Amino acid sequence: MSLNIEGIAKLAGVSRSTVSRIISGKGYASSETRERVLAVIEQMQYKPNAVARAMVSQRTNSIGVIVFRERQPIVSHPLYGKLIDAILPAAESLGYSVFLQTDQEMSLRSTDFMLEKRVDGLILISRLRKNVIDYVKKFDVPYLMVNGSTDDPDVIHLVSDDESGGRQAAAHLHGLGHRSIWVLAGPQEHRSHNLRLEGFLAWFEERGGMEGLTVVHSPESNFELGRRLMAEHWEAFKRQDCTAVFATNDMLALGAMRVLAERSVDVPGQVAVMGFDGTDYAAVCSPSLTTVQVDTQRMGTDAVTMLDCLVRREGELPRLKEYECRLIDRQSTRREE
Amino acid sequence: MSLNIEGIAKLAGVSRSTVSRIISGKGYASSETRERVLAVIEQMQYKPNAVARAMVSQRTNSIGVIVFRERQPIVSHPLYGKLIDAILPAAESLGYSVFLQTDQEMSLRSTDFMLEKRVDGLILISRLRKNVIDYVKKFDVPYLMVNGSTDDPDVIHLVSDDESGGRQAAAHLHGLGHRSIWVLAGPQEHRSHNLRLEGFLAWFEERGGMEGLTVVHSPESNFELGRRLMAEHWEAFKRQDCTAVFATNDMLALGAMRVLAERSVDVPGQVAVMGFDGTDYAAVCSPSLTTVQVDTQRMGTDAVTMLDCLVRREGELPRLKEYECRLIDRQSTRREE
DNA sequence: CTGAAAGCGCTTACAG
DNA sequence: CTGAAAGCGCTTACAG
Repeated sequence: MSLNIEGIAKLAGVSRSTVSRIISGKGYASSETRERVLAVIEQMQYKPNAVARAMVSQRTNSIGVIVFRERQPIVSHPLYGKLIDAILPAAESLGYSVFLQTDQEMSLRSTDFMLEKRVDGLILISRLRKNVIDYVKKFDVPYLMVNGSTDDPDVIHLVSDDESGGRQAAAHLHGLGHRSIWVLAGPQEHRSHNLRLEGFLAWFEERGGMEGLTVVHSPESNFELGRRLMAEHWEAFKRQDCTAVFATNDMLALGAMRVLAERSVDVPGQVAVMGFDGTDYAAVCSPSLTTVQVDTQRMGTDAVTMLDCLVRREGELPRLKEYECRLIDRQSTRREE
Repeated sequence: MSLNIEGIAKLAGVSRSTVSRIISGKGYASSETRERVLAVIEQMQYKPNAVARAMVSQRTNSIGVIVFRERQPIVSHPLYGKLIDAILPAAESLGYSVFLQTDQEMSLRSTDFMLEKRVDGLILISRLRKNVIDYVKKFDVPYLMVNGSTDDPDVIHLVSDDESGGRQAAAHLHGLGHRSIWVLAGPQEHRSHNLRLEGFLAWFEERGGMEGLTVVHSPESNFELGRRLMAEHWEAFKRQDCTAVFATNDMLALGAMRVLAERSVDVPGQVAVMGFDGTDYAAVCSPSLTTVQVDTQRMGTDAVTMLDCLVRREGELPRLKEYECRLIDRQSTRREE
């Protein structure tokens, strides 16, 4: 790594400027010198120093991705992992490297890190405190939010259309003939859990309401809570002859399914179960879980291309971008023949 | 972000050198000027430019993590996601930012990217081609490998003790009384799948062998293959009265469980199932899956601390570090009362 | 205790 | 078509 542009220039018998021009491809160079220089670069395996380049161009060609989440899993979270899997190749194809950071304390420190690194832009994932946004806004770094929630009209954010997803779930279960449904609702401070529930309930409201809807609120949205609440409400569940469970995310649904399995309740024979998110978990459990899939792929790639527009100061961007959800019909809600 | 050290110096009425010394904390400064300078920095929200600092210190304080894998999921892969979740906070606590990159083509391009960024070190995850290693070795960047395989004695690599894990699995199933076991073995070119199988078989060999062992090889280690192979071999499986399935990873096991569920085979009542990896999938499916857990937490944090030693040229590091696996006994192998 | 100067490895006008 | 010079924002000896 000891070799720098000066070294290449000397070996090729030209000046640094010439080497620089040839590498960047802009500016003239006779094909003869170009070939000579390129040969030296190739042979010496010269790697231009991106740090020095960033210094002068005032562009690092790297972006920062911060996932705000209090608890593990973060990167291995079923939804955020997929988002990152979409972001990475999209960033690479536009020439950006990505700094990834998780922030469990939801603090400003992670942002500071990124700011010092002079990232060209920032993708903020998940729910983050208002003060983080206010802080980021003070600096002139481009940023956008994915899967978070904010009432700040300045913030560009990408979210899934959770309300419509909730409606789809309602229509699906109702269409299957379920008239007594147990709803397991994740934390309502979260935009997505809130809208999923709202959409689900609204669908019934708009059709004159339905008697048999029981909503149980969960303070967290993980497997353990789904399991605990299903177990605690088991007697009431039976008493009300519920024939279906709708949970506002897959992990809660999986927790509920565990209890059903342990009680030898046949899914979907006796009770149908639906989740939300479209994680891989829903696809590989047995019976496979019917769910409403969030379009993480498009959200991830769009986040990158939109950020790139911001960085390059090109074009006008919408403040809010909503992504349609898609219901995936699987075994857990299948009707018997 | 327009303010630089010069600006701070002017506002505080001192020289750049003084500001620099105060920020870095080394070098003298009267407490009076120190306070004044710090106040200006605070008020102006000055963020030192890490790029410029890297330029002169020849240290970027960032490391590169590359995950080599042909197919999605990569970051959302159950095992690699956990590894990254361990790496990120460990890196941060040592003052490193991390560039994350996935490389589906298993090419040299991802390495070049990192090299140009002048990362202080490289963590290479999963199985990578020999030419990548040979390439990295040419440069003087510190690196190490996690969960890969190599016969190159120079390469520091961190792996789980898969062979012992395979033995643990064998002992567990045998101890439960299973005498006819169907083994679903992932790609044998992968070190881990190979050793898991070897360990499993060796345990029986050393005890005089066992008749009822059927090994079926799978060219890939995902859910779909587990499912397909279990379905294809279903008749033979029944004919041999197999009472247990051991798969060399959780996804294969999950695929097999799907087939069993669809055939209304009770797990563990009629057939016990075991996986390997200790992914979250194994914990949340129903019945929960008995598995052998890889210590991703320690592998991830060790990878970072060891790389840091390499970067700082401190201490001698072992070439190979093996991490003990731990069997997690769950519902899928539970004996009936 | 503090400041002037050199230098890290590039790129970018500007001359020639 | 090519090179000399200035400058990006810092740190680090070296004087004073």
